[in-house]
Amino acid sequence: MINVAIVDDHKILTEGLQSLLEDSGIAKVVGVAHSASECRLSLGFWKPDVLLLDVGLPDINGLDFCKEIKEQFPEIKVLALTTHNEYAIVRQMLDNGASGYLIKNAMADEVLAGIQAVAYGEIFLCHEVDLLMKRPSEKNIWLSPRERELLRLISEGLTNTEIAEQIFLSPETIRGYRKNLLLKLGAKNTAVLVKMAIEQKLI
Amino acid sequence: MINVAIVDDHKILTEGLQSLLEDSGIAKVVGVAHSASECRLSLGFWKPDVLLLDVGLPDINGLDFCKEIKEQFPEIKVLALTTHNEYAIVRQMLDNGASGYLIKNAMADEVLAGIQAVAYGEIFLCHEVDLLMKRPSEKNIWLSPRERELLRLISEGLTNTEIAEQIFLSPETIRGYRKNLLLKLGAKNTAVLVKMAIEQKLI
DNA sequence: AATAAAAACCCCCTTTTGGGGGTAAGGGAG
DNA sequence: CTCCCTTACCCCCAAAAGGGGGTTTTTATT
Repeated sequence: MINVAIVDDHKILTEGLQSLLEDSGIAKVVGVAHSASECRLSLGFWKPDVLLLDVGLPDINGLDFCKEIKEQFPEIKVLALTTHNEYAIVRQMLDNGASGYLIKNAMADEVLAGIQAVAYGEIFLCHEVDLLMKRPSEKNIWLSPRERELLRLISEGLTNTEIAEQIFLSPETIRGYRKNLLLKLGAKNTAVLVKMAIEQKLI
Repeated sequence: MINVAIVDDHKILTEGLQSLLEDSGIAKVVGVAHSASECRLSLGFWKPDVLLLDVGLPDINGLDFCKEIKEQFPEIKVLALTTHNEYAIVRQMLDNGASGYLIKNAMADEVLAGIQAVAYGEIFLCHEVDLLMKRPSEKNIWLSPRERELLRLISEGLTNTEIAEQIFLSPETIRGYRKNLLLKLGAKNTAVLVKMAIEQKLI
């Protein structure tokens, strides 16, 4: 019997999941939270083997929360369960210590398979995400931390000079990064750059 | 007994919803589809009183699909059920003929209340959305169709000259729209304009 | 020790944007 | 029959972005 906890603010989904897991016979739901803060209070008590974690939580972002959990409870396997099927999100989630990744439109049996796999220490990606990560695509773009920082500042509307002042670099350097970002993402100008950054969840 | 059909690509959610509705005794699920095209094939057979419709469908956008349904089957009450809680989405959904709007983190009993209300011809908004629509906020921005079109073209990276050529207006006119959009949304420059447009689902 | 990235820097010149000011026709709602 | 909003148009000038070309240093990875 695998002990599972669920963190997701969609109450309809958590209720559905709960009965799905209980009925399956392979897992037991030891706790449900609808936000990260609610989860923090109880996670130590619940002692789940597997934590089903949504990325779009109301209080903090699931990526950071995953990192936090793995630092405090490295033995808990985190299995992401979300609507996002973007390369950048999956990659960051795995980098932050997640053991698996499910998208919410996955079949019910994939959820069960995923829970079993991560409980046994494997890395599990649902079919659609597995394809996404394997297929080399011009959409699977990975940026360095500095580049992501620049992208964030650009999307907040700072000019090259303002960015330079804020992070203590030369405006010419910022220009260089900006040009490189346009090139890497294949964006024509800042408008498209910001749009792509948001769509691909790079910021 | 209210006949309900569900269109949502999140299989876990549709399963949870189905048992929720069946158990409630007030509604019967007469059909489930995981995409708009799947729904189109069967809607005529199902003849639901209420259609629970997600906005983020895989094939077409739920806003347009709602319009399409209301044109073909004006008697079916469309109740939006989605993750989006942005003013612009709710407003467009209602403009396109929806009878109600639920967000997915609403309580189960709100879902039942919503189904009953729209079945009796009322307009139903779940608590959170009701607050959102009533509170006058600088975030509740409504643009004219022309302005939305311009915003779309800007976010696609077209320059003033290119937009002017495409929609047969003077580049000076486009400049005027651009300035006005910056003013209306309170954006410092194009980068922020695009970011806000996407965040507030104006495009 | 070699190599490849990432991070930082620089200049010239053109295009595009943004801030400031405006004007005016047409349509719908009170 | 006004009033307001939308749509459409115009000019001047400064600021910012983008296209082209580069260099050097640090930091991982093999």
